[in-house]
Amino acid sequence: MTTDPHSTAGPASGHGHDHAHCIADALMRADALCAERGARLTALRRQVLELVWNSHKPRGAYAILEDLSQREGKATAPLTVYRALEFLVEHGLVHRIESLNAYIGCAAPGAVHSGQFLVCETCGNAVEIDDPRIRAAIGTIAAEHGFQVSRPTVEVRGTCTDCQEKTP
Amino acid sequence: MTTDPHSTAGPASGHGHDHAHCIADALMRADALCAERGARLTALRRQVLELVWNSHKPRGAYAILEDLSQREGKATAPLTVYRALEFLVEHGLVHRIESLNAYIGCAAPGAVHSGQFLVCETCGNAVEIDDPRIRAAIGTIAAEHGFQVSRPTVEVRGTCTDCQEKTP
DNA sequence: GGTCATGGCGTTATCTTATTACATCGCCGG
DNA sequence: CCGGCGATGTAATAAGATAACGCCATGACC
Repeated sequence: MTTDPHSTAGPASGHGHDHAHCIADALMRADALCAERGARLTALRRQVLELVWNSHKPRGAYAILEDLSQREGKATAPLTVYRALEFLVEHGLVHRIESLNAYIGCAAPGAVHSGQFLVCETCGNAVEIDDPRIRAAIGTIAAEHGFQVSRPTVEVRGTCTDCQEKTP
Repeated sequence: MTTDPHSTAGPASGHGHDHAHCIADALMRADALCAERGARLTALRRQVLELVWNSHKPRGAYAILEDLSQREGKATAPLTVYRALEFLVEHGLVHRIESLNAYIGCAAPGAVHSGQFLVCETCGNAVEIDDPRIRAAIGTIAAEHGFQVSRPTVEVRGTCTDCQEKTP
């Protein structure tokens, strides 16, 4: 439902999919999830979520800040963005890519979050995956070490299919 | 060979092991590895490596910088440390923990590096693991996505055995 | 021995990312 | 109405990282 090869094209992504749909979808799910939890998805937070979703590339907090300032027509403080991001991350609507100091919209908010990503070093896109084998392997080895897992982070750097084709 | 319950105790680690031995060992291996490769492990780089090894906790570049400045008796520039760290990371003597913006000595330099860590959120210690199952699982799923892996990063946050025992 | 190229290091400035401290606003329950 | 709490605004600053430039030691080569 989120991939649509023929479309009017989204504003930022290079993929041939209806990115506007991605955004709308993400916002809808966020609304639903927050309503369900009694969390307050304020205008500001919603705005930041939308900006995070502007592409499928992880975006730095200050990039988002710039966009936000532009939209609002006035300078916004970093803290404003960081606070919104903190909220969004806490509620699993956004993930932080540690190896990039950047943020990306969650593909499946509400579901189990083990936070696994394939990050393309060429185009910058990041695809969220949630492979049970990886999760299981981590769980197993952690148990073997008597280590109690709270937050597993898997970020695989490399080259995505598209970029491989472009540079054979 | 690296764990020795009865000892004169290392300078920083809380574990009951001879940490001085860890350090000496790490330096020796680094010397050997660099000699083998024709890489120049200069006095400065060796010093930084030693400081990284001062504990089994990941250390920030600026923490190392402070130590270095103190040892040298004069202020050192950040770049100095970053350059040394870059060299050490390139040669697999040190790993960068992305989720902490910090650096830690490699437990098995020269061997395969997939960079997997169990990071305790309580005591700050990080244990390097290299589980073939995790590596395999990442390889498999990457292949399924047509994704070419260059650098997998696995950083598992949680609580280590010792800290679990202390807070039951 | 001279000289030249290279790589390591020093100096300074600057950039990006993130947080601390404190004030204000607005909504909701009592 | 008012107290309290969560959200936002403002200002300053910490922490992490890099850019631009140049000097100096080392070692190869003549």
